[in-house]
Amino acid sequence: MASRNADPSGGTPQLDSVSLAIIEQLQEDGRRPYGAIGKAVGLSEAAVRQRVQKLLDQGVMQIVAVTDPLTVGFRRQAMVGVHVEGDVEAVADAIAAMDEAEYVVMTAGRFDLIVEVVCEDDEHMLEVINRRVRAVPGVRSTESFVYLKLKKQTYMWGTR
Amino acid sequence: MASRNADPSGGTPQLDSVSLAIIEQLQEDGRRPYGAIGKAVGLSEAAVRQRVQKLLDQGVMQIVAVTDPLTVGFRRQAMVGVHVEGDVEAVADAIAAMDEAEYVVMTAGRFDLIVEVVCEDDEHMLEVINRRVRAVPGVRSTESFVYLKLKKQTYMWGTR
DNA sequence: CGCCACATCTGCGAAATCCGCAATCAGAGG
DNA sequence: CCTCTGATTGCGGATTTCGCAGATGTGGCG
Repeated sequence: MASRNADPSGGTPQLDSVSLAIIEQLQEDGRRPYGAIGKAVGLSEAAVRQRVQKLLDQGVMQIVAVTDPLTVGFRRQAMVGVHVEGDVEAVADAIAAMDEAEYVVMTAGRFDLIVEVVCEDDEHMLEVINRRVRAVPGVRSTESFVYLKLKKQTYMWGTR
Repeated sequence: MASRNADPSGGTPQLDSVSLAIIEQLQEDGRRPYGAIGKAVGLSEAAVRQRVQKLLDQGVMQIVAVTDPLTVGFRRQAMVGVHVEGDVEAVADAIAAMDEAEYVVMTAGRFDLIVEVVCEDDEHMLEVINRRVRAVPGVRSTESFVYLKLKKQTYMWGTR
C-alpha cells in the first residue's frame, strides 16, 4: 500500500480512500458480497470484511433497509423547524431521545434545529409536536411542514 | 444492475403483515440472512428471498449503507425550503433530477417543497441553491438552513 | 540499529448462506 | 371440475461468510 491518504480534516474518524470506496460500493447495494467489493477496491475479501465491521462498530455507517413510511402506510410524517433559546445541543439531545424523531440536525438559519418526525396518525402527531416537543425546556417555538409526497430519496452521494 | 426508481403505475403495492415484518428485520440489519428472517416471520428461506427481491424491484425499499456526509468529510449540507408558484410537482421533479438533491419532499405549510442538498463546498452549494434551484421555472424563492451537526439518524420506524 | 507493540492484510478450510429450479399449494373464475 | 396465476417449499450445488494463524508494515524507544 503506497501511501495513506492525506486527511487534513480535524475531529472526525479518519477515513482513507479505500474505506470511502467500500462505502460507495455498499451505498449502491448494501448486500454486495465482500469478495466483489474487494475486487472493486483492490483488497482481499477478509480485509474488506474487517473494515466493514469496524465502520459499523464505529458508527460511521449503517447497513439498513430504507423505505418511504408514507408508502408503507399508516403514518403521518412532518419536518419541524424549532427555535431555541439557550443550549441548542441540550434541546437537540432531548428531542433526539424521542422515538418519533427520526432525524435531528442542528442548523444555521432561521431555525436552530430541524427535526423529522414519523407518527401513527394526526392525533399522534399533534401530541408529539404540540406537547412533547414544545414542552422541552429551551424550545421557544416550532413550525411544522406536513409531508404530502416524497419525491426523491437517495443515499449515493459518493457516486457521481 | 442498479435498482431503478419506483414502480410505474403509481399505486402503492399492498403490503401484508409478513412483508412488513421482513422490512422491520432488515431495518435492524440490512445484511441479516434470509434464513434468520424466515424463522422470525414464519416463512421459508426461499420465500423470504423472493419477497425481498420483489420489494427491491418494486422500489418499496432499498438496502443500502447510510452515513453522515458531514462526518465522512469534505461536504456542505443544507435543508432548503422552496416557495413555488404554479405546478409544484413539476418543480419537484426538476429539482429531484439534480444529483446534489438527496431528498425532495412536497409539504403542506409555509414551504411547498423541502429539499436536502449535499455539496462539495461552500462555492458548490452557492451555485446549486442560488443558480440552479432558483432558475427552475416556478420557483418563487428559497430559504436555506446549513447543517451544523447531525444529531440523530434512524431508520427503524417499524420497531417500537 | 535492533526489537517490540500494534494494526492491517492475506490465505485457507469449514460452516453457513445464497441461488435457481421443479414440484406443491391456495385462491379466483369459467 | 378444471385451469390459470401467484406464492411457497424443498432441494442440491455454487458462493459467501467466518474465524484464525501467519505475514507485512509502521512507529516508538532503548
